[in-house]
Amino acid sequence: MKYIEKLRKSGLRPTKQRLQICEVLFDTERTFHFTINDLVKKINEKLNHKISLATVYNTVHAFEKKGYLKQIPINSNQTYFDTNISDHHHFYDLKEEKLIDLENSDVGPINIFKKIDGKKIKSVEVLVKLED
Amino acid sequence: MKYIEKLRKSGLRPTKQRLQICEVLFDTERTFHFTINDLVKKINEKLNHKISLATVYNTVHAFEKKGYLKQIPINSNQTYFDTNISDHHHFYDLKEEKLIDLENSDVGPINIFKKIDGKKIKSVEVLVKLED
DNA sequence: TTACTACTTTATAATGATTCTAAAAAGGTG
DNA sequence: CACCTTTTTAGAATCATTATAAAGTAGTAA
Repeated sequence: MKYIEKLRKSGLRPTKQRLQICEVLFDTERTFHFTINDLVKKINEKLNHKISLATVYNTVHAFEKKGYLKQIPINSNQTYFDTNISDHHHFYDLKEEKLIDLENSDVGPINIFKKIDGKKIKSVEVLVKLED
Repeated sequence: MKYIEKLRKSGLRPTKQRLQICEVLFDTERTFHFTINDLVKKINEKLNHKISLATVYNTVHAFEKKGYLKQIPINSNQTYFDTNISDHHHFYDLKEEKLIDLENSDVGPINIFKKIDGKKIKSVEVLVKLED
């Protein structure tokens, strides 16, 4: 399994559940956005048994902390995650309530002129809301 | 009262509760960020009686819909609102869990090159995460 | 003023995502 | 295998937010 090493390197034990979740998240052509609820559905479709909801939460948070997933800052009752961890931004279609990737080349360079003493910029995220 | 007209113009009846919430939100030198919980505390400090939690939620949502408040897109268990409705962005200090305004002049122009058929850009919001 | 209607407030219950708990299971190492 | 630590798990708990439905209030027109 290609994910065993990846997990070990991060200090995460490659358990059955984590490996299966890796397959659902990362064995795809395209990256995608998901909520925990979406992910549980995907897992149930792919596997013939369930992974405990608590484990899904634990795993997603562990993966996020290790940088394998990104949270998307958006106001919603559910938290959205992204398997695309490259530096990029999002459209949010307000009507369809759907996120669309904005590749880095779709957005001009962003310059932040203000500085806060003792703080470093960790990330810059742009959310472009769309209406009809 | 200066808010009576404002509310009437928006099609919102100027009720006692709405006017009092207006005073807490808009009778200030500076704009500020808040959660519903923060707002309830401010109301309780300023007034000697309480406004029902449901009313605070209703009012904040009504004001947001009318454009007197903006939601700040950020991942948090609580929803953050901003009394600064001008076009501007935010720093988010991850350690302190605090939002800091980025005035428009603090951020260079943002160019979005991608277009989605039939959709218009409603807003462009930048969240700059800070770490130590 | 009064009567009427629509809108608003309110306490409380319901919802639903997320987190917590603590016991059972599994991974890693000697 | 034996041991210890990490992980999984079901279920309970938490907590922000929304829904409900009854009582109150604003606006209006006679």
